[in-house]
Amino acid sequence: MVRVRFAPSPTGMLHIGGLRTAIFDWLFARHEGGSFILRIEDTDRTRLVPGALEDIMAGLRWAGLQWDEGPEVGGNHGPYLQSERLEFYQKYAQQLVDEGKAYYCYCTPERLEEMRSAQQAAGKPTGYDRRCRFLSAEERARLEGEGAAKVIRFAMPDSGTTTFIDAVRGELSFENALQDDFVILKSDGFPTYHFASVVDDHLMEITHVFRGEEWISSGPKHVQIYAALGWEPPVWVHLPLILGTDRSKLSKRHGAVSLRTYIEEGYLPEAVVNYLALLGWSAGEDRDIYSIDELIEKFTLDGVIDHPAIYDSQKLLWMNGQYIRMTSIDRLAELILPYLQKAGLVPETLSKEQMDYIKKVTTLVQDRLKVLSEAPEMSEFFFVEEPVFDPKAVDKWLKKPGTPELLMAVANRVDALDDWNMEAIEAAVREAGAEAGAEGGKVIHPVRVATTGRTVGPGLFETIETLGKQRVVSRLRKAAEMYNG
RNA sequence: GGCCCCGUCGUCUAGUGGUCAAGGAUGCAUGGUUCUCAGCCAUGAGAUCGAGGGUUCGAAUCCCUUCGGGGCUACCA
Repeated sequence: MVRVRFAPSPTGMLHIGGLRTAIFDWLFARHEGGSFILRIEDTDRTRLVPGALEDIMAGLRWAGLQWDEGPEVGGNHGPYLQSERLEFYQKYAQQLVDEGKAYYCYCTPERLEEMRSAQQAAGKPTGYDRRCRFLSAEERARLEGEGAAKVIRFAMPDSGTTTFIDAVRGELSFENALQDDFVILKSDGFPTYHFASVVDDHLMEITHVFRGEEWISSGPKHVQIYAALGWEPPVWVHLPLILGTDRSKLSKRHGAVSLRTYIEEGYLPEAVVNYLALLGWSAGEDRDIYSIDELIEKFTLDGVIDHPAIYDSQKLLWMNGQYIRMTSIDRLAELILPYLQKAGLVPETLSKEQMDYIKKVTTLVQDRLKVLSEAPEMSEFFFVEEPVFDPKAVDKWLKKPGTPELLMAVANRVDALDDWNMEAIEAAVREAGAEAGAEGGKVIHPVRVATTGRTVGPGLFETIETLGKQRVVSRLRKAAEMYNG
């Protein structure tokens, strides 16, 4: 039974990199018919960010990555917040101390800092000098008597090599002599990441650990903890890093990396999941668009890429446009609605007629949208009493001699229409134009500016049809009067 | 500095000794459709497969060296 976990630290909002890891976790679990577990690694009390946990859970749910075990849903391997699991870490840390595989360290932060500076100054590798590993019983008793703050350090073997298998890169091996006696339990009684994640992955029966490539170098630490505790290690799957355009690890300074931003801008969850699934994984095919079900079906470990990928928001934008075009009008209208409401273009509560109108507008903007948040700007003239005129459009198309007469002619022709449909409207506009000596674009462009205030937008005749006779005729006449002389 | 990972079009990638004078996508350019924009369609530019040596009849694919990029090097994850 495959069991995977996504183990974010609530030290910030859910970001692109974290989501990508969660997607791989989830896809693999679903592909294998296993379980997807959410575990919160809140062991650094100093870096906790209020609201981060909620943001992470909301983001995962938005993306459709529902967890089978974890906060708010429970499970048989809880608790799922590490801050509520201290007894486990303390118990196993104590066991290691008792067995001589770990030891108390009383070194002060100041001493550690001095030691590091000296090592750096001497051009030597930095690392703990293991002073407390060989403390005499008397020294230890003295320090205890003084009530000195202490941590527990893991006693790494000082010779030999530690080897483990990474599912993506194969066998990786490291010299033990170069490893540090790292801290497993901090002086505040909380575990460090290295210890907590190993203990929990074991206790939660995790079979595959997906994590960023930045963890490869701490692999030996984890392997040695498993060995010291006599536990079977999981399969490690180190995911290639996601890089910014400067080729360094993607982070806040690269701009928009929090999922929140993308949700607010109006990206669709399936587009984000699809794009991120392809950042570091490939099905080996000549295609880019995959439904969630297809991703689940095709997701296997051998498709995981072993080199970093630069995050390309332009391709995500393209993909989002693709998904917007694939979305049904009903759903797209629902998705756009909040944006229109926020812009004050439509009321909070809507009649059936108003909703139908929004759907008609939706059909006209669907091909033009790349993100949902563009909808208000793009469709504003459909919802306001008077369009906002673009001065350049006015200068170009309305301030010409004869234009007022042309617009009046079109208004009259359209006003006289009995059947309100695109074909009839097109015929009316073109005929009115032809009679005034304005063929094709010569009539279409001024009419578009008069009715929408701008030069670009959906097809004129469908726009007029959607706008409705009354509004169109009124706008045409007003424009004609405004620029008459 | 030390240790480790990685290196195919700007970007994401396909490619596992011959069908690769390297395919797809994105982005870019041009053309077509059309009332504009977008979309859609077509075409094009764009990678001597980081470089140099080998092995082989034959290498992007195997070996060596080298250069480059990145990660880690905390009582952070």
